[in-house]
Amino acid sequence: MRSHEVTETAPRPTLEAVAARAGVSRATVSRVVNGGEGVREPLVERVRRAVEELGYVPNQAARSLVTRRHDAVAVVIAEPETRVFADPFFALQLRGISKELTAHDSQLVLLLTESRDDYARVGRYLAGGHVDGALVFSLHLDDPLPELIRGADVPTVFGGRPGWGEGARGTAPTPYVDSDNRGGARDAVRHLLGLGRSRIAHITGPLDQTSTVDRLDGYRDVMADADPRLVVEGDFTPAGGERAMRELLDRCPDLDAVFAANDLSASGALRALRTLGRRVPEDVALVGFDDMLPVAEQTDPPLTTVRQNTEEMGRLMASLLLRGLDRQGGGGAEEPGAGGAPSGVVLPTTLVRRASA
Amino acid sequence: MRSHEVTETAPRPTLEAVAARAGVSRATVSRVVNGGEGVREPLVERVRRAVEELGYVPNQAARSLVTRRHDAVAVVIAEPETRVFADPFFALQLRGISKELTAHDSQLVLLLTESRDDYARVGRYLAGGHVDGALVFSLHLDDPLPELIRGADVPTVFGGRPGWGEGARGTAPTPYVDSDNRGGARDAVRHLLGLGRSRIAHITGPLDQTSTVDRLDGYRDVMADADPRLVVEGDFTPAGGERAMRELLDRCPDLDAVFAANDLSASGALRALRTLGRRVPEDVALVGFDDMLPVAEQTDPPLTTVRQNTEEMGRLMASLLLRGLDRQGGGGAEEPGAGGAPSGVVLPTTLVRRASA
DNA sequence: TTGAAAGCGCTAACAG
DNA sequence: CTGTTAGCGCTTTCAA
Repeated sequence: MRSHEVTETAPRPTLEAVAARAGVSRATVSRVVNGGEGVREPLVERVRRAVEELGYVPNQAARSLVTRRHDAVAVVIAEPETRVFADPFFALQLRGISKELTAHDSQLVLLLTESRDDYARVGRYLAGGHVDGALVFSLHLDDPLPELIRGADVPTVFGGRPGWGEGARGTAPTPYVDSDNRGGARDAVRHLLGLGRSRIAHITGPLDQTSTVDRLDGYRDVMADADPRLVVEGDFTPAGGERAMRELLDRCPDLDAVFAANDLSASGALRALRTLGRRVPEDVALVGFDDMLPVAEQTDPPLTTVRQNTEEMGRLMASLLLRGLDRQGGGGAEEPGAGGAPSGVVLPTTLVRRASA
Repeated sequence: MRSHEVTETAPRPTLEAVAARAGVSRATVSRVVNGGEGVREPLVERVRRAVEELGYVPNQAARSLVTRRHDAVAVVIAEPETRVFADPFFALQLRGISKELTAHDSQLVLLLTESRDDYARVGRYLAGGHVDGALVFSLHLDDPLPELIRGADVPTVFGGRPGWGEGARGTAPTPYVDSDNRGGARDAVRHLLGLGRSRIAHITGPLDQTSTVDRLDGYRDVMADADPRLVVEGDFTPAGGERAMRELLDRCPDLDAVFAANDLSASGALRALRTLGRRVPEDVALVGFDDMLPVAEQTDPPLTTVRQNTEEMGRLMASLLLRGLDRQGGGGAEEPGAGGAPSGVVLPTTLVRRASA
């Protein structure tokens, strides 16, 4: 049906066309399209019909050029590791972000980085003013990305507590959304304690991430005087959890419980325990973190774990950013929650009991 | 440090500013910024310096307005199911897409749909001409999305073989990228045959997806005269795999091998087998599909499976789309691989042997 | 309440 | 090779 000329450019109708059709001026059409404030009803109606008939869709480029809004938000995921693929964590946050952005007619521009070589590109993009704001996931304590973004001077909300000192002099507070990692960890360990366990070990995540640090702190809050050999570093993967568990068992054969920093390492730990002949939960009780259903419900036994509302975190990040944008009309600070509002929003966690503890 | 006036808009330098600084015209600056063809070296140098000093970044909106290019591609993931989160499949494809787009200075706009209610929004967006093209994942046979996108008249490449009739009259061929699902399935089943197994069962994915159909066809290619009770529908999840495995064992207690349509269902099947006292691979040999490392390598025993190069699929999709865009200057057809080129690119799979078969 | 007119920042003919 | 000149499609004063 379609012709095959190279120049076959479907000529999208412009405001002009709609105006002509409706017999009004461009300005009037523009008003109607943008909410119809201050236009008399019959005209509104006529314009609406013309828009409908012509299948008019505003040209976002032209609009941005004058409004300096883009109705787009960048989501930066700076995770060189394979973690992004090993668990559905980011996917769920993305889902939440997407929902919120969609509800506000904003677009999601995804920026994935392979390595730090990509950071310059991301910085340039953000500084280029192509988006109204940024949602940034950068989990590592020494990551230069946050600083770079600060320089780009674009409103930003971080996913997870950023690693640098909160109160650096002269700098604006950095808004972020996080789970109550510390509190959740405390709940987990207390639960184990309540089960009558006393030799409670902890498999951490990578120690250069704030979530790991916070969960470890929670563990220590409750187990202040625990044997330091009961803490082993993992890496949030099943393989790491398995390795850590073996080391733990090696060091402290008498341990009777384990709190793993996430479900994936818990699943690895579970495997090590089974291989080495320990029954769960009879011999060793096990608690995870995340409540990633495909993992936590599928292990044998299913995992008792600390649930964080991952999707809600994403939604909240977007919501905070958008709110800030509305407030200051897209102006240039990474400070959506301005005006002395708390800079970090911490979502509660809940302990989900299954069979492993 | 920063003042707090609402109007604090960092005034980005314009072409004009750079031109003034370099003592040339806007046109010259534009030329340099876009590659510097046909500008004498000393001028190029001066302009470059001015750009550098001012920290000039082109205003994409202004550029798009005239070029009608956006240097952005939409990625549409239409998966209402939770599958997106249950396995890293999309994440890996996204990674591949992102790499390729990045290499071509193109942006990735992510469009996630919750339900079919969102389709209209996606259609509007695509039809709105906000992006140069679209990469679409729509796995279900009866999905109205492809038709909708066809209507939007934007260059598109599909991920996975689309479900509708390839040769519908008068319609352009639909470019897509897929794995050789059928061939991979054949390899899997032949491998099982080679192991001396004869009662080989198949756990399918959801039957409304082309990948499921193709893998089933591959199974049947080799097992033409197999007992029909040896085929049970699964849903690509561990739970589904477990359920299917139980049913299979119930129907055909004498089966000695299983080909599961993906690793996740294989892991579920594995669990059922263990629970019911069958040894893998001694009693029942098991082969999966995907080679999702976090799954295939972590099961006990690790899975023999059919590897598909997921990331490469993503990269190829983007590459195809971009190539098509270059060719026809962004014109309006879903036909990047135009000119009689094959409309579907099918990537080979490879059997990866581990312990389960 | 509506319309006319002036750009937003950039590219692309067209001259010189 | 470089500069001048028109717009791209839209929003937004400013007048009417």
